Amino acid sequence: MKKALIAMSGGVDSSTAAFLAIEQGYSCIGCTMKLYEPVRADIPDDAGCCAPDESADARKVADALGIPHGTFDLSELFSEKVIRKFCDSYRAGKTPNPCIECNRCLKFGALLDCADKLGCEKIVTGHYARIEETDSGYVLKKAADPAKDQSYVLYMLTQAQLSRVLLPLGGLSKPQVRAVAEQQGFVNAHKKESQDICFVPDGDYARIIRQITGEEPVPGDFVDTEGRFLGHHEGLIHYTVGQRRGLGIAIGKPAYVCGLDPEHNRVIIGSNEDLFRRSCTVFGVNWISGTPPQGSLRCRAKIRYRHPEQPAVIEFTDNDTVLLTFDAPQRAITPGQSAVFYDGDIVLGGGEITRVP
RNA sequence: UGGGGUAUAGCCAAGCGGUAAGGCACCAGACUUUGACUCUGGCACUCGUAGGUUCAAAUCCUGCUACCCCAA
Repeated sequence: MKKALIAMSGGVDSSTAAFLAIEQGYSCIGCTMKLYEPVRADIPDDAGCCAPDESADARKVADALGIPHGTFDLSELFSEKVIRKFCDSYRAGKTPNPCIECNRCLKFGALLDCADKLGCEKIVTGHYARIEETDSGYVLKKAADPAKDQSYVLYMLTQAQLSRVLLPLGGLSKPQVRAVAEQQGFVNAHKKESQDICFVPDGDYARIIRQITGEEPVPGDFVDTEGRFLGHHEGLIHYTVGQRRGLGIAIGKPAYVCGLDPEHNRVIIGSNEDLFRRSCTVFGVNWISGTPPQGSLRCRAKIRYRHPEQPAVIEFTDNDTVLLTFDAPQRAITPGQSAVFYDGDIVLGGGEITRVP
């Protein structure tokens, strides 16, 4: 019997994925990754992709399913690959998406090594996306339920990884998943969705950066698009492109962060209209197929997790750098975030936005 | 110590005798495997201050205070 290692966060999705993997005939082992030390033990409840105190729920579900469950302490790797990068990115005036690095290095990196050690051919996660095997290799596709599609956060997967990943939820909707969980009597069947960044339980990511780096953010100036002084900011790490709340400046109309200028430690403020750009460069591009397409390429692209994909053109400037140009200007294209390219339901690939001209 | 003007929430600002619009900011929820955006809700028992007129004043009158402008 084929063996599968199931990444169980303690949430309803991965629990249901475990059940479905068993149904598919896999001999399953449940595991929960320990990724970081909880900041406080009493931080509430809600489900997440990887909160440490969730492992109790994961174990309960594993028990209910009659499969073994263990914990892997990957906190050192997580600290190095995810948290550290997260801090560095913010300090460079960018806005990172830590979930991407976590998927790259932990869930579909270190966890695969764990699977090897346990003799597991596959790993199973609760992501909403589909992987299909074709003559020309593995294809990553959107989930059947467009409302829950998480293919965006999987764009970095390689053929080697795809060949070993099982995503049992790809064809289901969230209500269907909850229904299964309820049928199975899982303790987490009605758990609340989601959370903030997993290692920032209270939402104050700037505090975490201060703690980890031991550096205090350096205050600087808010300026308008003409360079005129508008006020004082509390340090670049507190701001991101497109941000409105928390600026504390009143200019008679809504004020948005239009850009960060690390060189002068300035935050540029403008109106909503000032946020629209048509193109950006995307670095470190991964092509799901394993081979970069030739010439320029028409596709649809997303510039953040929750961005409705938009028609665009990709032009190659380098091996792993492309210029992405949208047909219509997009709001708040943000360095540090990931751009992901689609052809219909198929994920072509993606990379990190590095520059917005 | 000549004259004129303005004083309404953190900022801007409506109101011009009938019992405090709106915008920005801020706060709380919702949404969400990232940061954001967005949406919904909240936000001056009080109008620089002290008196007066009136059934009733932020709105009229008087004193005071602060700031601004012009002229010396």
